[in-house]
Amino acid sequence: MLKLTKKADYGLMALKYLAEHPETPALSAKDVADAYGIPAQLLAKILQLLTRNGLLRSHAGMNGGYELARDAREISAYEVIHAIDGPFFITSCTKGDKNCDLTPSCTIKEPLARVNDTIAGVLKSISIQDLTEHEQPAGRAAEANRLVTLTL
Amino acid sequence: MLKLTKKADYGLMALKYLAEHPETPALSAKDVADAYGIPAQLLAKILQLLTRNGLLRSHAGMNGGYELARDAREISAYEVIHAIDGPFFITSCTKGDKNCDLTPSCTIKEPLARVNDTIAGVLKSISIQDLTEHEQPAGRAAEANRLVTLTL
DNA sequence: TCAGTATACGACCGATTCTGTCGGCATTTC
DNA sequence: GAAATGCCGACAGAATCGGTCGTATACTGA
Ligand code: FES
Ligand code: FES
Repeated sequence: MLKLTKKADYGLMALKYLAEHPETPALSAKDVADAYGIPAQLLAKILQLLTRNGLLRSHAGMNGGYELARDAREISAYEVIHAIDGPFFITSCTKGDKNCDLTPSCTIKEPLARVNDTIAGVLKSISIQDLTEHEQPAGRAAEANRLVTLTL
Repeated sequence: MLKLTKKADYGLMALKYLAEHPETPALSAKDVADAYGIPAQLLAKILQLLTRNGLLRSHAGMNGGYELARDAREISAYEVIHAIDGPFFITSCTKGDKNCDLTPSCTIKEPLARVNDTIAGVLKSISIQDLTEHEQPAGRAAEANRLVTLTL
């Protein structure tokens, strides 16, 4: 139900962790997994996915591991989710095409597609960098407000 | 993966259908199910859920059925989803409390909560009425643009 | 060259969630 | 009282997700 998978969650955590350790040449999957108590092998597969999709650079061998392929500012949450979980659709008929058996009768597909785009836009506007700036001791005022246009 | 369940989908379709037939006193679950080719019993349960949550009024007996409890303008997509699928959380740790075993280590929960609120806001700003106004023959200009604030 | 560390990738299975069905009961109309 | 309808819980089949394993491959450094 409109929920991130744990894999995507893990992926975001890992990217954030990498973004917070820019000095280190590379961090292994195990390093990150241990830092958060995530199953190491599972995280490894996730990082591999992110590598395949160009979000990370990998390096095998001793002292190998992963590093961000781009600046943390240039990687959006949307890309991460997309790389891990595949195409982003909130409607249950996942394909933009017409694989849904009730495509002819379903009348909410089109309006919901707009909502889909809006949410995707929100996720696209969030970078890994943004995730690292979540500190907010008390009533701080320096927040970044953005406006997202919802077109119906 | 950030996807509506079919139940929520069906629910939205049904509400839209009801909104489009305001003159009829009440439509039975079967009527709506037949109109869209949805399993009738499943839709019945969904409509019961919506009734329980005050979005619909039901009426048993012959010529009974369901009708909107409020104006279509006053029912948001958020309410529908919430009534059918329960609390809305995009993070995999569903509870706002601390039922997630890795709550102490997870560092993205808080920033993602903001994203969650933003998306909820988008859904709250969409009414059933909006779903019925999806016609847009070509390059029409009379669109409703709304601004949603995303606070990070 | 060889051992050790690390990524890459596919197969697989248990757990969870979702979808849909069934059966029985209550309420209203005719 | 019969028919139509809503109400509700239980359940089974299906799909998805989470996590593990085994093995192959690549790189490093001694
Ligand atoms: S659910 Fe598939 S087209 Fe609407
Ligand atoms: S996944 Fe549960 S706290 Fe982040």
